[in-house]
Amino acid sequence: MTKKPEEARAYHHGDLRRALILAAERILEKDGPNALSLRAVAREAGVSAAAPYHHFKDKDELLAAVAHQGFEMLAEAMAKAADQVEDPFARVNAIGVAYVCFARDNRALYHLMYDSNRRENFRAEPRKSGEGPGGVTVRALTRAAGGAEVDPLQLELRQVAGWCITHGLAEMEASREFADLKQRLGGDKAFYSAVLAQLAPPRKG
Amino acid sequence: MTKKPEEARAYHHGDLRRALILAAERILEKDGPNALSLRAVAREAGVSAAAPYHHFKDKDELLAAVAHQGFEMLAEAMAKAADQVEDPFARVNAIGVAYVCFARDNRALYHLMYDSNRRENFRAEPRKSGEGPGGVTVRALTRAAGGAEVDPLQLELRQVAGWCITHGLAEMEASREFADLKQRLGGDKAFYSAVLAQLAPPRKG
DNA sequence: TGTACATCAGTGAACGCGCGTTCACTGATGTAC
DNA sequence: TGTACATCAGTGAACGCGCGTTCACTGATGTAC
Repeated sequence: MTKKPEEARAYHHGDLRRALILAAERILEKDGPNALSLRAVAREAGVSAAAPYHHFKDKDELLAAVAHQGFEMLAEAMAKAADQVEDPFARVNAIGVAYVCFARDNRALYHLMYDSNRRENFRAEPRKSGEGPGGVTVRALTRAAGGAEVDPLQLELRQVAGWCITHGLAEMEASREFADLKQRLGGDKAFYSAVLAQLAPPRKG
Repeated sequence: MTKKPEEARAYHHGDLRRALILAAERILEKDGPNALSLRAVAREAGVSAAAPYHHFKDKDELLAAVAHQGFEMLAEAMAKAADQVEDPFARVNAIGVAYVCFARDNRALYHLMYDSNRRENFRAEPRKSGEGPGGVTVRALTRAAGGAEVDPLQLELRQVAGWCITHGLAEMEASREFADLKQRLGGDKAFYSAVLAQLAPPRKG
């Protein structure tokens, strides 16, 4: 009698944990981070407000799981972009573009991921290096710098600057101020690529 | 009889509007953005929950005022930093360092400012160019590029990249990954300066 | 193959909370005469 | 200088709301015999 009319739902859901994470992502993109309450997630998944507690200790644990899933998606997108380019320098650039595209296409999720990494209690990004977005980037950067005689300090600064410019672009890419420039360059990706290319390559020591 | 024991408060406050903005900033820095409710601000200012409505239409309007005040502080800090440096290139760098320092010292306020600029309903940053942080930067960049023969498109991209790397660094400066590098470079400011210096100067067309 | 039962993953009602906002009010202030 | 009064900037009680979380419960599932 409590059965939803439109679909015959099983009493046991099957994989509610996953369904809740997906529901959370849907809410994030549809209504933004302020709308992301535990109750809303349960509602979106078509389940009672108490059901999530069988899969997550509390709201924070659910959010951490959502963020973690986001990092997996991001790492995958970056790895895929990297695989499509041979030249080491172009590859680093392509990875950055993929990163910014992910942020553009998953704005609210991206912010949740970023926030969750800043909380002391949990860090959603995969810890082992090589697993997450960091691993993909560091590998590509190392390869790009492989031949040159570069001051290691400069190389490290270059890496940090790379993170900064990419993250900054990801945050600001929707600014109206950039619309004109995007158009002149012939699209979002060309714009991202050109901005990221402004970073100087590592200099000789 | 309703008088607070520790201080004789006048029934009329004097400048409650300003007091509320300052109270909001105190809450932001003390307890973070989640604690920033209208009621909390009123409480912090030592006033009833309804009092703010005599000065702000609603909560959003108060937040916008707080953000606006933040932009004034930021512009002031950047202008001050600019005035202390003669060389045009070093000046651009110094402005960036001041920007990042502001974000470091006013973390939650900085985020509120940034958020409020992304909402469609209001934009807290001063509108007239030259008034806000944007004006300070553009003036310095123009002056730095004054002599060179530069492709205007490259110059524009260089400006965008400058915003991105500065904003990105402002967001990530607290990362634990950077602690070691900061120490080796001899302090926060030296670190910021070195990262920002990774941006290539405008190239000839 | 059929039955008894432990386990699991749901339900739905209820809790206390802090929130934004409204309302009728009241005490202080400034001004006109 | 003194008084009447309009205006202003507060109060405090109340509203309805959605939230996170807890609780006793119940129906479905899988397993042992």
